Amino acid sequence: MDGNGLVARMSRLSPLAASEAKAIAGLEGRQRSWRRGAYLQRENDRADELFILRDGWAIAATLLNDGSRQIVQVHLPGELMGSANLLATRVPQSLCAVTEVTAAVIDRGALARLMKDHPRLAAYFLALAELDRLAMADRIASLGRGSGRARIAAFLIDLMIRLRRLDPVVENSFAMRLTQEQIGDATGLTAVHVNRMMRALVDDGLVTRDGAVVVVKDEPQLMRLAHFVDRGSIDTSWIPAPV
Amino acid sequence: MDGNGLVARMSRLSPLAASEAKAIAGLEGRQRSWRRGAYLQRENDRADELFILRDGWAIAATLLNDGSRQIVQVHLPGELMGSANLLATRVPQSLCAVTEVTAAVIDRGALARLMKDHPRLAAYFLALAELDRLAMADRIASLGRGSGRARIAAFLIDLMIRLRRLDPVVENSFAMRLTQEQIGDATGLTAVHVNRMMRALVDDGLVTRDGAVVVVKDEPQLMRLAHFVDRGSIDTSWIPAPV
DNA sequence: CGACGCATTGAAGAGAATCAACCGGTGTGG
DNA sequence: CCACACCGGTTGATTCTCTTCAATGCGTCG
Repeated sequence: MDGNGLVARMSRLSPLAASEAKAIAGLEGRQRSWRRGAYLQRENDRADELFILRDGWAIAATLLNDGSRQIVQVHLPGELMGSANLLATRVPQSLCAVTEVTAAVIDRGALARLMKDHPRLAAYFLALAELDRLAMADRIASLGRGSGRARIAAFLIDLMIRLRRLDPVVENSFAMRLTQEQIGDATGLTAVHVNRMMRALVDDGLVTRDGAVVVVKDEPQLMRLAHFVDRGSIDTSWIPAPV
Repeated sequence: MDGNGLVARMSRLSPLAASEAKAIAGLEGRQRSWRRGAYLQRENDRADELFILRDGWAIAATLLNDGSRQIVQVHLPGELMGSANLLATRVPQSLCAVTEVTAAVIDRGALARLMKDHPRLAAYFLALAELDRLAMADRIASLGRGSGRARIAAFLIDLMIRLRRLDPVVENSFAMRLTQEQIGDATGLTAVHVNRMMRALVDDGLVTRDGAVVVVKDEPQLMRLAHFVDRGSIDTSWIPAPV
């Protein structure tokens, strides 16, 4: 019931019936912690668990057969992780703790029962999935057409906006919890080049850095460089009302 | 009821009740055709329609603010297009006919009514969305970490496998309906480089070409180059059974 | 026929990867 | 308590991939 559980997240999309909220909250019971660098799940594991990130940052990543790694997404607290495990029988992407992490573990079967008991809730999961697809499409555009600088800019902007949504205290700065190597794996660049592009952003006066803290000095300009588009408001009126 | 409507696609995921099948089929009534190059919808249009591609190829693409274009996905017959329009109020990606195209037009409101009347169906749309997310994650990996050759290889393999699923007559060859410019917009390369990478694949004996027809000569090798991973079987047992 | 769209090829230039070295902080074991 | 290892960030030099610019050819269609 704190602000970043699944119940809260879903309520924000559309009101939940009390029974539904209770059923969802029931899912989130089992909780575990992982230390920095630990894997919540590995590629090709049996896909029998999903997670809700409670605290810390985590990444979803695939290893390519040449040894390189691509980070598919960076998860922040409150997010559902491993939702592909609903459909897949084998885990498609590893989940790895970037910081110390706490997450609720959801049994795949329990989630299936939830949807059997409350079919309407599938619409909520659909909404979450569609939201994520929107974000993924933007990431595809950034990777496909952005220069190194643009990719880093997009990456920083994305993180900042999401952190801001999570906690309005975040104004124009945040603590970067990823190493430059990880940023490279997320943006399709090498760690060395990430370093240079970061520096370039600093030299251009778009951001400053103090240790791990990134301060965005010129947000509009950074957004322009990142080809950022505000996806605007979303509409969830199509989610059926509770009976 | 032909093999590539939404009813057929969803039945394949999990059996539909007769009433549900009928309701879905009702959605697909209105049908339209577009000629090659025409837009089914443009970015920033009001997001009030979705489409089911009946015939032809279509692409979903975003324009970046520097004028470049990124093709986010290539749609083949039978696929649901513009599903982001459920959630978004403005169209995030243009849909453009690559060939002459026929598609069923689904009113957003009608889809909302469908889910109100048959809440269980949201689970089907969720399954489709998750399937698509799996594919998008692989595309992100290809764009982020693949060389030019690897991206082209992945692009070709992906298309061939999807066409094969659509029509088992497809063995190891298919007609490429996209221009090299479009392939470039999909893979994040320039048209010129697409041309060279295609030639490189031919020179290596992995594929041959005859006009628009691409023949895959060494599928295992091409898959290896593409970092292809078979996502294996999918499990839809979590979709609630019909009442 | 001539314009146009698309594929192709060459040459030059920019952007990113690679290789290699160094630095500061942190943690650890002797 | 210090020496050392290790991790992550930084910088330079070089190499290579991909882009850019430009020109040519080929088929189609008005």
